Amino acid sequence: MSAVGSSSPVGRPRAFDTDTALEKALEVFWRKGYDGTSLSDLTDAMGINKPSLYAAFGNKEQLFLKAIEKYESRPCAFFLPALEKPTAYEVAEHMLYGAAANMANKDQPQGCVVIQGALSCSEAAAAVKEALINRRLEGQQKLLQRFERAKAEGDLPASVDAETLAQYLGTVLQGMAIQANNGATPEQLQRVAKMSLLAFPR
Amino acid sequence: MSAVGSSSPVGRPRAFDTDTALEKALEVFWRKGYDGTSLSDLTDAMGINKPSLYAAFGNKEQLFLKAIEKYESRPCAFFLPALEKPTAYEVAEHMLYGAAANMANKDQPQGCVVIQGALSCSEAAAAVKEALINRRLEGQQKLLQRFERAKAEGDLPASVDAETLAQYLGTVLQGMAIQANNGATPEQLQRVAKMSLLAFPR
DNA sequence: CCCAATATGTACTAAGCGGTAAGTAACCCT
DNA sequence: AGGGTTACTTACCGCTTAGTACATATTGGG
Repeated sequence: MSAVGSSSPVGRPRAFDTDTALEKALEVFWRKGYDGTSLSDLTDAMGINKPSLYAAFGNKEQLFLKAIEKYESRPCAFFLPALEKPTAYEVAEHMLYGAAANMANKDQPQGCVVIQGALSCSEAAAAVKEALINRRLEGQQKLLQRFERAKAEGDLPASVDAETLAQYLGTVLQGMAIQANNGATPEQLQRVAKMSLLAFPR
Repeated sequence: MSAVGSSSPVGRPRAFDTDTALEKALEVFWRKGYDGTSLSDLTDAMGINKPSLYAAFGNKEQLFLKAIEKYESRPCAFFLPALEKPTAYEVAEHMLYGAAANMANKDQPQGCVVIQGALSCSEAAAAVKEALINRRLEGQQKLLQRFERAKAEGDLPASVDAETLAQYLGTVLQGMAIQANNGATPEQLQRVAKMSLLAFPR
């Protein structure tokens, strides 16, 4: 039986940190999209050669999918905590203001890689596009479940259409990603967030 | 002096109609984005050879820009008429319902080519991306001017922040394009449209 | 009926694409 | 110190990319 865990790796040790390399890859995919990113773009940014990339991450597509996971655990980390707020209104509030701060954050590419990574793309990227659509639908599904819970708890009136509520919120959040791409500032997006909350039942 | 107009063209006549070829090109760019579309994709769809494409449209980038103009004059033609509605609320209403019907129309690619044509892209597409951002900002600028006019006419209260109003509406419209890409139906988008109007001052 | 002008089809270019084979370097264990 | 294992470097693969040279075909006008 071989030992589990990361202790005592046999063979020549890797000369780069896979995690920081993945972050570099994420940033490139985020800025250029899947089709717009070449392997040279990636290896340049990651500071490694192609065989190292393939050995560590599989291929371009798998690298992209791993980069997306990293994105959701780090730069887009406002989403899941917002779901835990006590009321549906506060959930929406934190989601919208979190997105406003995050998507227009000048320290990283503007917008959201889950939206702009492969919105329209070549046939070679079809699987990636599919994966991103699923991520977006899952996010909206989580909103829907949260709002249905709010109805069950009496936090939202029973007359509320939770599905439309979740879809409206998803629409505004996704629209904010485009706005960030257009060059909108965090302050502008905050005002949009505030205004979109006016449509929200309380 | 040479005669102007399209009469009496000297030389071999063009064997294809540039307008319908442009529509075919638009559809490909719309579905695949600028980076994701190859010249072979274009010539296949347009039914012409590469030299004909270059002779008639310049190059890939100029072809894209011409396709965008066609898009704005035809598939996205709900925008300008909506601006002419008598009240700010009706402007927003027609804009939102027009977008709902248009972006999820099953007879054409889902979404909006001005948004998804080059959201994230390679350096080769930087000029195209810039052009699309400008189109989006121009659209929002038109909304802003319309809402400022509404304030001047007393249709909207003077306390209203027209800029945020225009940006909110732009955000929802752009978000609806992503929703359409996610597979949302026209009916779903209509419900989102209705809900987003709740935030609108009347 | 030939000429000027334009369009077309074929065949081509140089460069870049995603991905890999093969040899060498660096590590752990015995 | 040697063997097993893994990573790194260099050089390459076949293919596609955007764009073009050139010869041929088709028109109107003199």
